[in-house]
Amino acid sequence: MKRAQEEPLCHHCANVVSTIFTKLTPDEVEYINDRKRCSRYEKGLIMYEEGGRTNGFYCICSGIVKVYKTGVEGKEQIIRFAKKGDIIGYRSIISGEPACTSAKILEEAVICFIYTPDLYNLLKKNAEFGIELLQLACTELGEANNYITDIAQKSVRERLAEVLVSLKQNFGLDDDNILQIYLTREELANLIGTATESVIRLLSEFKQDKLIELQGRKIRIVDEKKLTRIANMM
Amino acid sequence: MKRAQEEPLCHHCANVVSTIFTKLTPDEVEYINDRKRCSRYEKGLIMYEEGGRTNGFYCICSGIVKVYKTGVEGKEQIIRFAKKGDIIGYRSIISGEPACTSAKILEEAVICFIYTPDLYNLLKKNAEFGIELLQLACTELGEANNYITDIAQKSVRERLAEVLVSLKQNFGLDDDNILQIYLTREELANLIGTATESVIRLLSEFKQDKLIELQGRKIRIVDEKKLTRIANMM
DNA sequence: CGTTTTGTTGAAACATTTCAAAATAGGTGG
DNA sequence: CCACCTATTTTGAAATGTTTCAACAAAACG
Repeated sequence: MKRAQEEPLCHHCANVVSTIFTKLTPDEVEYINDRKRCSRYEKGLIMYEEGGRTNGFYCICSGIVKVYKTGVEGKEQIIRFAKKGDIIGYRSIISGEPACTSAKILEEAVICFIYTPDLYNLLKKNAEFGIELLQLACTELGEANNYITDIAQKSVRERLAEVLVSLKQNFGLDDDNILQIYLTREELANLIGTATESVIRLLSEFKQDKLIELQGRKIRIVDEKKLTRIANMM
Repeated sequence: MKRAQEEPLCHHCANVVSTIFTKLTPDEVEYINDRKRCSRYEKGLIMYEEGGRTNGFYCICSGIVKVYKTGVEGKEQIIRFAKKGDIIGYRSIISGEPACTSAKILEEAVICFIYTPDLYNLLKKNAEFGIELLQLACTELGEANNYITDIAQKSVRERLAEVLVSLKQNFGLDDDNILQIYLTREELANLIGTATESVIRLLSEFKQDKLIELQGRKIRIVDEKKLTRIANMM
């Protein structure tokens, strides 16, 4: 069957044992497996846009997705980068509001789509599953509160150092200590809420101070400890 | 009985029909009613502190609570002001993390406390209730994302105008158009993430421009339309 | 190979913060 | 209820971090 190739089985998916889906019964996994749609998304594709409505949410099997808002005068504010195992787009279908963010593929991705009615069926049937999703939302809420405090109180320099450290924690380094996510200077700027030029200047300061090395968009983390200290991370 | 005076009945509580508790059955309302603890809290009292653990969450019957984080060098970042009908402190008991905020009484309050095990019992028994709480968390998450974008992209002037408008929306005006929440200049500053002096200067600019009038901590909203325009609120 | 996007640099402009000093308001104990 | 003490508010001036603008270099792309 063609479908079997396009649609990986949920039973074999690593996400099912490590994410909100852990509390599903085998039957429920089967249910999701039958109803989800899995697709490959090319770099640059926009999955959904702020202000719009979706009729489901996404579970990322591989790749990287940029989740962002468009602020005053069209300036992009990046909320997060989602990767393997992350769930996105659930917020708006739960709260019943239009999407408060847009999502764009940063690295070619394989992503499953689960329809709102199917999600609600599971939520109604399996309270434990609901609690899992609630936990996820609460964790994200805590992260958002931290982020608010950081942006409000820290300098651009501190925030850049912090972002480098937290990107390292989320996306890791390769054998050469190179950050496994490649962002433009502008994206870095839109993540920490500053001007592109400021990011460029501060990155080359960090380079001079031997905290990082730069090769185009590749960033080698040389001295994470000092970066952490600069970031004022507790 | 003394208790009857201290402990208002949940069945008569306006919060039970307007908040996450709407989906509870009469029996479950009874359950909560028997197990909650309701107390009066004096101005200035700290309900819980960032980094600590609580064994339950709070439902506000009256009064105002300041929810805030302590950032670098002890600077307070106000996350929100909670009032009648709001639920606070649920995030950490759900996510299983220590509290990410502190909560302090701003205006004398009557607040009910519900124990974690009782919450979990309801969540497990009544999936609809869980969905309500999930919706609340998702709505707050959307608000947090908006706030991040605002702080990152708007000027202090814009943010101050925005905060005045949104405080009006949340706490209302009296017959004299005076904002029904009284904050120090420092608290306003800690809400929008700026220096106290900046708030003072901008408030008196707004006053000169006939957008507001000031009498100590009382702020009269004179021209909400213009404030909204300055705030770049869409 | 030309065209567009991204990255870099310098200099000037700007918003905001910081520091200091004084005025005012608020609260408490005598 | 006054007097005192503390916290808050206000103002000015200087310092600072960051942005903006402009021009150019380099890389990516079709």
